[in-house]
Amino acid sequence: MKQIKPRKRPQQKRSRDTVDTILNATAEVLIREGYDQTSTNKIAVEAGVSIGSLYHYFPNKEALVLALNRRLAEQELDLIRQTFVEVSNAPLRDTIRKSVEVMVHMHRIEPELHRVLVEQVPRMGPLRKINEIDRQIIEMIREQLLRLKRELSPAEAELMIFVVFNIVETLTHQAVLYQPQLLQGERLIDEISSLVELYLRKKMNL
Amino acid sequence: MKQIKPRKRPQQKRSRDTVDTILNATAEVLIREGYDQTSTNKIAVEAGVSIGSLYHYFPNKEALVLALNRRLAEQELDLIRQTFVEVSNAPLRDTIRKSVEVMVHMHRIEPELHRVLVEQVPRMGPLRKINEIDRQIIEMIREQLLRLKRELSPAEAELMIFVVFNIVETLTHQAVLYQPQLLQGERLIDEISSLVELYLRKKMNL
DNA sequence: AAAGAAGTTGAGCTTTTACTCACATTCGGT
DNA sequence: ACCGAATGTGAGTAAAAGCTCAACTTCTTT
Repeated sequence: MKQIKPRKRPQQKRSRDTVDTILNATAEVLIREGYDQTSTNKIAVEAGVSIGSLYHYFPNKEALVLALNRRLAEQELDLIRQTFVEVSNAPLRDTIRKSVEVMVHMHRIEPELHRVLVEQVPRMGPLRKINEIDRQIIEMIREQLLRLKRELSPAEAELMIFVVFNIVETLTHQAVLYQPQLLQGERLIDEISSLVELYLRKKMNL
Repeated sequence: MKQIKPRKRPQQKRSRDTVDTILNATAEVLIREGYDQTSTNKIAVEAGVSIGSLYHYFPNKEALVLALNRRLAEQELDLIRQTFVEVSNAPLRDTIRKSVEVMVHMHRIEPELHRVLVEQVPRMGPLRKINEIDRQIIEMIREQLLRLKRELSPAEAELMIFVVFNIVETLTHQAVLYQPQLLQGERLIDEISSLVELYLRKKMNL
């Protein structure tokens, strides 16, 4: 039975720095080498700490990736929660526009790391639940939809959430990483926003 | 410099069978264990051939995955080409509907394998070009768009292709793998089709 | 049926990776 | 200044993975 939690909690500042350094190195190596070429040894070398130190705080590669993901997800979620509060009383058009903008910003925080985490990290075993963040975004979308139309049936809501979430997620993800020129000016943001608006207005007869 | 082409071409039926068995085993192991837990040794055991045989035909893991991808891509492309010929004179609504249907079918050929190949296989080095198939689909979309509106500017066409391709790809992919209940009846196919139609009609004033 | 070509085998070598532990160093409190 | 707790070290062991090659079997051709 593999353990995934840190073995020891860092207590002094010194060790908190070490943990931080190790996580930064994990990100470096992940981006540079890809998930399966990443090893704890490489991470330790990159971090400039001994392999022993690394194993004080992380029992294996999965734990490192999980912790790194958590750290990134927290930054991303802060950004998103903030925006959803801001738009919680805005008209549909503005709500959509701001939400799309924040998704783009989110993907720009650490695009390469984000890419490796969502595209390469195996969604098996303990890493299955790596996308806590997606679940939270989905909840926020659900709230917004119900705010706009109280009498929405659950099944219909699920379908709309599925469509809207995946559209926005994939278009921003793909654009940030592979078609950055589409983000020059605001062309793509305009396009995504108006597409989502078109869809929601039609579905909700607004 | 790593070599990724097969070392020897199989000539007799016997060895073509071996190669086939090896590729089938590669798929099995990939699906069961994930990309980074897959090793040439495990594949050889799964296939019931000696490790030596495997290395006669494939120099390393990447070559195996590349060959497997090619084999799957060919099946998928056949399906898609056929459909695009069928719809090449149909009205917009039918064109879209049939295209969405074929994308769903495509993802259903070997869904688990498809998932591993697109989600986990590192897009680095020789495997960068793994998505030949996407490029071909994109070309077919371009043709269809130009058929519908001759005077489309290249930049505008690029944007629309980007949006349409990614919407359809991600919604079908996610649905087949993670929300199969949405494919009961034709609800999701209807939804995707009407969304794409809505978008294209607006963009092209049709 | 002879013989060379094609195909197969697996023991075993090398390299990489995971992980431990006995020891050394630093820190925080007294 | 001293001590115990926290932290850091890296050589070293074990397991896994990558890969080769010389010997063996089967096929194809004449």
